[in-house]
Amino acid sequence: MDDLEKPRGGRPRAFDLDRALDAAMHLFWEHGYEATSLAMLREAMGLTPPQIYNAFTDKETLFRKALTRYHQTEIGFALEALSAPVPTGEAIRRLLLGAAEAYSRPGKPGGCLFVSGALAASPQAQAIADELKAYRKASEAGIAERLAQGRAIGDLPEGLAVEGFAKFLAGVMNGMSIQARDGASVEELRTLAQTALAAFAIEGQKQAHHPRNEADAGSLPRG
Amino acid sequence: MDDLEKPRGGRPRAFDLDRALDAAMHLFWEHGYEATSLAMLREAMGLTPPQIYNAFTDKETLFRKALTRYHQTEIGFALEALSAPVPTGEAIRRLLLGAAEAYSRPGKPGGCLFVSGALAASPQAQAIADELKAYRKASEAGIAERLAQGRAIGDLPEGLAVEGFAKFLAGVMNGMSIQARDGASVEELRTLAQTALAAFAIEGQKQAHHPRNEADAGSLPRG
DNA sequence: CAGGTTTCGTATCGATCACTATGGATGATT
DNA sequence: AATCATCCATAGTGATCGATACGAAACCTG
Repeated sequence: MDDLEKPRGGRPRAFDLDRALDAAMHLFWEHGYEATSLAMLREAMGLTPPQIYNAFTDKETLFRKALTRYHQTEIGFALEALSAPVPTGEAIRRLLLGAAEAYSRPGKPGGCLFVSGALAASPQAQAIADELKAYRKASEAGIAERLAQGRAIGDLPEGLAVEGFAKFLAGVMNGMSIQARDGASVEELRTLAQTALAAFAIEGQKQAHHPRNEADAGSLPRG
Repeated sequence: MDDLEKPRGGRPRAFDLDRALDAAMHLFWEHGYEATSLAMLREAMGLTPPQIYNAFTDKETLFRKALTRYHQTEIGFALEALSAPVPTGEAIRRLLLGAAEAYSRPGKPGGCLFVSGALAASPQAQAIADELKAYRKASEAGIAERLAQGRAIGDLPEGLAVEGFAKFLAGVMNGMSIQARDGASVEELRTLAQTALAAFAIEGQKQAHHPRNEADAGSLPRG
């Protein structure tokens, strides 16, 4: 995973690290950090407590490694969308529609681990809640950075308040995460995303970037 | 509060029920249902365990009563906005701007208890998570109902998909709740709300209802 | 004042929490 | 084969969880 330790001898590990970490990640994703007990982890990972602690130090470290793995395996769409060589409007569109898909994958917990993991926490788990908040802030900062780039090359209106619009987009994604947890389908999330994308169309995307999406991205949802 | 029990004798209660319930509500609001321990409640409410259990049955009942009290004392803005005799656009505007204020009140936990209370939960607390989900669904249904009324009187475009737009608005409010928990100020939340309100302006609120707000409600945020 | 009823304070219940001590098993190294 | 390092399984650690047993105290009714 992360620490490429060289086992210069000793009994080999009898289970797959990443597979165990995946099981833990899904459990944290579904129930959150504190509500996921070691007994649940033990059963889902198919391991004994000493196996878990020997491999992942403690519950908090296990959770942090699960966060890293989630970031690597589940939400690559975000970085891809924001770094793709496409107009800003298209990048944002990919971001929101990618979230619609990622937050409602069949067989996976609904929503985003960074939101569900510890929105509220006990005082003992405040550090975990802060870390998740940092992930959310980083997402928002990534959006803001992309918007600033777009504005710099004339892709967006000069008067656009980058920070405020980034906060709106991050907020919409957070809202989609909760709607997904409440059972929203990928179609419903896509509709929500496209309604939000309509805010892009107001000030006029004078240069039409992707004609095939204009009709969708620029209108209210219709029955 | 709710059960108007007649104490036909017996030692009188030595504390104020609503004051104790308020303390519990704020604690649940801040830390969520499961992460709030009896020890924390005991200290915040200034009571002993038997006092709490005698007055509120158990932790789950206490939480449900806190939900009712929260609904009554903290988010009256929502019902007021949706039932006010004003155009639909103005009602939605009051709803979102009211949320911006309610989710960032000084001295209160950020965001909405219905979101923070138990977004993720252990299997034992699934009933609580479901109840909070029902509150969120009811909010969305209330918005949809108001939109349907508006469309029926020609206040909204006939082609508008009420359910989809209600889901967008509910999602934005949920997103605002998370942004508030992450420390967003009331101004930032207002900007977020007004950006979302811009989606209303696209299809054209042909009948200008409140001229003094049009400039704000219909534009992207500006620096 | 006596009987009934409810709440009070004190002390604590069993269950579950995250976590670990201990010693045998299994591999690489020499 | 001898040594060493690591992981395995069994069993159990103290702490905290939500919730109570108990008897004294405080009120109303008769």
